[in-house]
Amino acid sequence: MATLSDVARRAGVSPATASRVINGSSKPVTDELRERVLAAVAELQYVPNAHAQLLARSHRSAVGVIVHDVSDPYFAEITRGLQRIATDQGRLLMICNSYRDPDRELEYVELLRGHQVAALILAGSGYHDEAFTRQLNEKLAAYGATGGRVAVIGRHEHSGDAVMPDNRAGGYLAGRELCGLGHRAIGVVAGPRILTTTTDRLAGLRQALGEQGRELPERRIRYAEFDRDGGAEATARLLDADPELTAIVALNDSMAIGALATLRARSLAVPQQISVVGFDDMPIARDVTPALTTVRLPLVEMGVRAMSLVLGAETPTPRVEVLPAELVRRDTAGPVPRAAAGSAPRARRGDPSS
Amino acid sequence: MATLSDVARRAGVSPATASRVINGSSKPVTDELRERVLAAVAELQYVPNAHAQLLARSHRSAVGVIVHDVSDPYFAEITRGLQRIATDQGRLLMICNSYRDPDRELEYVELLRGHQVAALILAGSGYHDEAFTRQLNEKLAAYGATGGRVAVIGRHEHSGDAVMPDNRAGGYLAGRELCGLGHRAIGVVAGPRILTTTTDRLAGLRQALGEQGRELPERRIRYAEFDRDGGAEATARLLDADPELTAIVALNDSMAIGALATLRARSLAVPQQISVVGFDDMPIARDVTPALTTVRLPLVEMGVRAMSLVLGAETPTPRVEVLPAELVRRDTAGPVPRAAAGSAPRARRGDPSS
DNA sequence: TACCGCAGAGAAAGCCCTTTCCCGCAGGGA
DNA sequence: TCCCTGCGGGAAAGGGCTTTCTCTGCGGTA
Repeated sequence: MATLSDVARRAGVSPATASRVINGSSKPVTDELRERVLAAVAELQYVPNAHAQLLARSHRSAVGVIVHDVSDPYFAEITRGLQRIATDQGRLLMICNSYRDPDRELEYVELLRGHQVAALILAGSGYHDEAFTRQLNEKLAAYGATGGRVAVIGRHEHSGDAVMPDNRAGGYLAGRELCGLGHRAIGVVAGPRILTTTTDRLAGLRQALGEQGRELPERRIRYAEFDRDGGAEATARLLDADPELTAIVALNDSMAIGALATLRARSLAVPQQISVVGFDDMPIARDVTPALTTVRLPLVEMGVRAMSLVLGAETPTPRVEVLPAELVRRDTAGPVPRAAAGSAPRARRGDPSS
Repeated sequence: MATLSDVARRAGVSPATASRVINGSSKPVTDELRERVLAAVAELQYVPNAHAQLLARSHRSAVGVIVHDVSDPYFAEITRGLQRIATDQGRLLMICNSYRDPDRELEYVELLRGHQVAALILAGSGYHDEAFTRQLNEKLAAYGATGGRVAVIGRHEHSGDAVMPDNRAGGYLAGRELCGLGHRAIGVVAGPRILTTTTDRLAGLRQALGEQGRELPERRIRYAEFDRDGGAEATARLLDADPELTAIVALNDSMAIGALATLRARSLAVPQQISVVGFDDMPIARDVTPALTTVRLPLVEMGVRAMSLVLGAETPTPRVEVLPAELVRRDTAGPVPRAAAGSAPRARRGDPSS
């Protein structure tokens, strides 16, 4: 690889001058030398060593981002928002997938710190895990102490700036909608119980049912992976245990799509026989059939806010921005079926007694 | 930020010793000093400066990847394959989204070169653009000349190692299937015509029709963005111009989903009134309703192969691995409707003459 | 006893840039 | 004529780390 001094030598100038030309320094350089340097750069196909540059320059410009998985639509949307602001400000993003592995999350914080990022953004649910949370906060604090900025998206256990989707209100919205449609036997297809996102959404749901004087018993909840297959599997388990269910709330849209797949496999008509409500409103939600009724979260906006927070002026006290959830009515949630409303259990498929 | 010499000073050893302890060098260090260094690292929350390390070490280990957009399922799958091998070999991936902007692609090659990546992988369609292709090849050649390894996925204009999905065969498969089902009026919802992927798939389709003594006239092709909205829009245009169409081939699954949306909006039953075939078999294909009949590409495998190529031994002549396409029959392609088979045009919706 | 070899530690030379500091020179004012 | 100023350029000092080379002191051999 050609180096700066190769270029300088070839152009017959000092490395200092070469550097100034290449970086468009404010220091003036005569046109003749400039030409010579540029020619040498082209001839040698010179590209500056980014590590050397980063080392030599003092100011850090890249921003580190830790998400569960960029290719998961939830995070893809958030990332889009992050990118928008970062690009506007000419900043590079280093994106890391933790795949919801706490250890990997911790490692990535170190990695990014080592890469001298100017700021760190963690997106995705927190964990009900004291030890981990403490460790993470220590690392973040250490990073903050050396001038790094930190923001989290959707995890409240951290002490710095935060952007919070209102998961609880979203759960409430889903619950109220279903209650309003007359459903009483509501099952929940939930993500891992260790995630705060799961418990927050569940809490909102509970509150909505509570206002109707009802409960959400544990037997009507199934915890599984927060993805399509998890949703499919949890739905199957739920249905096996509780065939008279008239509605299912999936705690994210991927799970809802899995739920829909299971219902289709069992020939249960949505929403005529059973209603489904998702969560997040990822883009695909409108394209499944029937189109998914879901709780929308302003994902892109969340990314935008978080990046703005972290690149903006530092405030003495951490800021927490709560972004509202919103119900999007589409075609998977309908009124409770007659039979069920009269509280006669629906015939169980394959049940010999029916 | 604490530096290595801070650690060394605190531990009362030389930076050399500290470095050896921290990196687990083969050079032996007494347990006592080792302990002291480790303690200092913990107390100072020391994290090595990655740029300084990269600069000081000679061997390059990261691999650069340029894709259209990681959150696009097509590339997400490929990336999964890339990651798998890279992780196995303890290599970091630097992933860049070009958003199919040739200039950005060129920039990223430089950027990654500047970051001293050991290898470069470009995934995604090539362009019918001589000037750009030449420029790109020059840059890649320059990189290769300095010891960098290069592989491309799905673009044949490059001279190095390549992994090629058999787009043409895939197009052929789609065409043959539809012909076999009796369709004669087949429309195509295509990606941008500047992409070689588009033309390759189209060529296969043409070949299949050609074998039946038929043609694929330009008026039955609509070019649009390679995404959901592009597919929806192109389908609308196609239908407006040619209401007697009995089948639509979408040149990727995202477009197919858009096509399905448009057909639903126009109350055209799939596959009873009109058939749809997609391309790629992205995960969501099986979850739309009706489930999408499509051409499967071994996306993850493509990533695996490309990364293996680039990390494996160098061969004197570039290798090209062609991976086969495969038809996945699901529910969107059915036999041509009776009326159309008898070549009586289907009533045009809203057509006053019908 | 003299010497060799080796283990373990440190000194110092890079790695490739950026940027400050300094120098020489030409032009303008006193 | 002399001095000052300002401009264009180079020398050199980092930036933080790795790694080679060098040095010291010890145990073992001749």
